Amino acid sequence: MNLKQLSRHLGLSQTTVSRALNGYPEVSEQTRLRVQQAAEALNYQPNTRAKSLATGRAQAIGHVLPISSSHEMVNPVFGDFIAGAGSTYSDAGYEIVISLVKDRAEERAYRELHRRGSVDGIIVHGPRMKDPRIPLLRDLGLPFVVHGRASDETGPYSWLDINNQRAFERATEFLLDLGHRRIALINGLEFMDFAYRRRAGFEKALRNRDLAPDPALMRSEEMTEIYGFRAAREMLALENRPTAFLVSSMITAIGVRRAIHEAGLELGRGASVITHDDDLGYLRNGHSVPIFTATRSSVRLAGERAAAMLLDCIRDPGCEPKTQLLEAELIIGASTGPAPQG
Amino acid sequence: MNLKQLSRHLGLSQTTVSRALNGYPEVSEQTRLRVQQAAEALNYQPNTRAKSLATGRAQAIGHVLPISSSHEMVNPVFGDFIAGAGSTYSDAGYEIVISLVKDRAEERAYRELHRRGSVDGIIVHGPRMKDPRIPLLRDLGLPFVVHGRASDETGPYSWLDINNQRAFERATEFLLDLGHRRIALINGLEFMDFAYRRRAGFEKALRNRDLAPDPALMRSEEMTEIYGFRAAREMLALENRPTAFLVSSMITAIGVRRAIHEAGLELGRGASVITHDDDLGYLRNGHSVPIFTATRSSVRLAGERAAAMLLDCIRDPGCEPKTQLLEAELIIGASTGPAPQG
DNA sequence: TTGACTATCCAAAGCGCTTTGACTGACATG
DNA sequence: CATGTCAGTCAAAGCGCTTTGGATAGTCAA
Repeated sequence: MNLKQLSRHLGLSQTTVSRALNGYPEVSEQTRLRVQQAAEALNYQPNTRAKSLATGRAQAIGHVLPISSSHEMVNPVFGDFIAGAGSTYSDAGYEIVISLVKDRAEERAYRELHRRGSVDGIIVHGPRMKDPRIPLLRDLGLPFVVHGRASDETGPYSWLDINNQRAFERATEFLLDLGHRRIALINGLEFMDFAYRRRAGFEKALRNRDLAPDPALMRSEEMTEIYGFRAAREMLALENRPTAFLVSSMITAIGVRRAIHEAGLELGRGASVITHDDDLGYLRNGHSVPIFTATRSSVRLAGERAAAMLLDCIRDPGCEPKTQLLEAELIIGASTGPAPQG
Repeated sequence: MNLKQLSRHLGLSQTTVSRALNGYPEVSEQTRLRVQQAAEALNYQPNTRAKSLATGRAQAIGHVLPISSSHEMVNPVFGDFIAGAGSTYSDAGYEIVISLVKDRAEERAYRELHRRGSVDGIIVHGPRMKDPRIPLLRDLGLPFVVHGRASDETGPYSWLDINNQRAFERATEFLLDLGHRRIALINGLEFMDFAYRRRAGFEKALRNRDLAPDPALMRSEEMTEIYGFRAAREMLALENRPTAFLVSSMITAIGVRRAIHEAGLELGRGASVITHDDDLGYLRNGHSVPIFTATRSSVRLAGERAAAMLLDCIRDPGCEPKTQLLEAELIIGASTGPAPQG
């Protein structure tokens, strides 16, 4: 069933039927009702491709996901992010197009999505400090919102980020207040903007108390469980071992916890852990009592907000770039305690 | 830059340029070369929408993801599945369209994807034992491949599954051989086909040794960490507590491990654990020595295979449904040991 | 020289929709 | 009565591509 058939069936022109269904005012209420009922009854749905060809709007949002070549994985927070963004999109009649890209070939992917007319806007995931995608998208004139920020980018652009620096600064202060002096940072890849900022927060808090960050206690890698385990195990084997760990993701923190147990220590006693917590659906940080003391910020919420921002940008192309900075909450769980007396 | 402009630039007709680029034989090699070079130089990419309108092929594959209403989450294995499928799709020039759907509204989503002409084929995720989507898609005539199976479905359809029953049967036998008699099953939702089959395998192994499954030691829920923790904690508080746990996912097994530690037991000593392991990128089950004894099957590989099957079905619409059953590997890790002497 | 091919190219129709510009009555206005 | 206004409708063009059905020129055997 297409427009032509429907309009013939109704004895109306395609124009009128199209207008009736799309809410244009030049059609009588009576006709509109008749058309809507017939469309419903005959199960008519406009062909997306034809519609977008005619309007020039793709009615789709692009998400380009880099696949890490070392672990061939998609960032595990993506599922929750898209779960948040999804309903916003579909309420507005947008589809989601995802494009998987090996590492740095992303630029090409963006170019193609744009030139092929596949999408009306893009969410940029995993920005690095200096990220060529931002000027590129600006050049292309394709609306976009960055999930995160790019520290080295000077021009204006829309972004939604959490206050990573402040979150890790507070977490570090919390540990310092508990008496910890040897604090390890198990960070994400530090060319990623979020990880860079977290490190900055960590170092700032230390310096504020006249402590120097110890390179032996700082790691930066892709945030897998095994990475957390190995990093913590190695550090716990040091002569002058850390009494606390500040970790960039729950998954990695689980690895750290495993190493702590293996070393015969108890979480929150022999070794404290604070992690960042994206509040993932399948990996909730406890219920009444949090498992880990954590800096928490829901990535699902970020998805909702970012999607709304992007749709705004698409609706009003001339608008100023919007920004949104969310604060992470510091929640106190059972994984932290006073520094052991040494 | 569109076809019209490109062909004018070359002094050729649109027909010839289109044919040259799409590899039709009715164009001289010399002309083809000239066209290809110009297309490259001028950065020409055909508009996907126009192309698919003209050809009737959408050049896109649909993935409908149910969002669990209780946890508002997307199944965490999806990222890896799509990472596997992605390159197969993009090599063949297909885009990925994903559609998020709250729980059971899926049927409508499939119908719409089809009627709107958004996709040429669909991967069905998370089949239940009796799944209305299968007859629906058959009716619609839309090519599809099911990731998993639907036990109650009698008609033919294409699927790719792992041998869930055999995997859990073997795992149970392994525990029985170690002397365990009270074995708990921490399963996924049992209206899901995979969970149903796993339970069947578990019960079969018990019955083969004349043991009756104990309902107090069997749970079925969405596979989150917290679920594993709670279920295991409650069971460990029983008078006649289990000595081993058979768990349906790594994430849940991590919760089980947490409960075991909390109870003051040691993994592989006081309590053994076997889990199913999807071999997720961010959650590898150890490196040389596996953390958990596990039934392992890579979901990324399943994604690759399923995508290839689907593309085959699309290319050859009249073909017989294909099926593929992958065996899970039983890998022995440090989480299992002989049953404690009671 | 002719007819049959072959190789190479093109004009135009068509995919299913939106949108422009024009038309038709009905009604009010002067 | 002529004119203007307005609500409601439609025919047709156009979005960027593919594909059908020629057209043209060159080749070659009869």
